[in-house]
Amino acid sequence: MLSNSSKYALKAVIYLALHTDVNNKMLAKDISERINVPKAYMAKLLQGLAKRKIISSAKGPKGGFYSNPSNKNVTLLEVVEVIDGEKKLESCFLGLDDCNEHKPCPIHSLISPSRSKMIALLESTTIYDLSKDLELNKVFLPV
Amino acid sequence: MLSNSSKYALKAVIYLALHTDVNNKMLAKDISERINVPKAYMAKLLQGLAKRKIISSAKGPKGGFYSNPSNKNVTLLEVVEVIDGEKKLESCFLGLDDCNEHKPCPIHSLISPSRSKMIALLESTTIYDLSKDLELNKVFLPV
DNA sequence: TCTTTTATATGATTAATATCATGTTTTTTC
DNA sequence: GAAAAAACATGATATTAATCATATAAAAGA
Repeated sequence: MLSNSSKYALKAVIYLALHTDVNNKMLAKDISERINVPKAYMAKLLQGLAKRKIISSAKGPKGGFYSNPSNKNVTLLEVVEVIDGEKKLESCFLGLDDCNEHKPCPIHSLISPSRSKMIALLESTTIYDLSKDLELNKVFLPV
Repeated sequence: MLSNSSKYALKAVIYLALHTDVNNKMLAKDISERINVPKAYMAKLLQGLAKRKIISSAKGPKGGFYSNPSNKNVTLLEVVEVIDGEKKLESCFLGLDDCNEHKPCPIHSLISPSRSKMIALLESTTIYDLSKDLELNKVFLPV
């Protein structure tokens, strides 16, 4: 449903929210090992996420990647859209450009309600929300 | 959300259900033009769909592709799974192998209900159901 | 200021999708 | 039967996504 890149990005962003802050940064290499993602690819993804302010970074000794309070307010949908683009989840199931609510394709009208619900949840849930669930052991993160 | 191949396949299968039967077959070339899909690629996809009994075909003069009654009972999910594989829509949002209902990742528990609903609809809707909606003008197919 | 450590920028390679092309087989019709 | 019309099978090419590699720039600490 998502690209590998988006999956990796989500894992990394969640991991950083749980385990880092401005005083506890983490190297790309270490992040990649912890969440089981190829090292060089992880580094490239992290750089892109930092450039778009999804996470934070600092160069040099004592540098690394980390999550600050404003990063934690990013929504899950924003992370996916930064990587996979705006329309990855919302585009017409048949790939029709002129399919919409007023002129729906047969599959659109079928699945639109449940898909919209799913996207709305991704849009209304922040990294902070997720990390709180994790801290309360309501869910697991077997990265 | 789906691959191009799956989108093309769905369009073709729906189109055939609406416009063909054993006495009115259609050439790969003509199908590709009607639903706006590259000719050679469409031909290859149609051959794969015919081999897996999603549609029907006949060689030689007066031959072509068509939809018979049993083809119309195929579900939308079956079409997608034949092309994109079983797990395209159902796999964990974070790509975790050991994420499941009992040990859910934080995103799984968030979106699982709405996503399952969507998949259940695709699984319970047949090509025949869709073509009836189209004939009743409940929906459109602006291929 | 120099060295070390880190992210950054950029590009190269590999793998997977998507697309194109063509010879082979089957079936119809004459 | 022979010729033509179609799908079928197979492989080639192109494009995109995933992965790897490395030189550059910035920051810290000695």
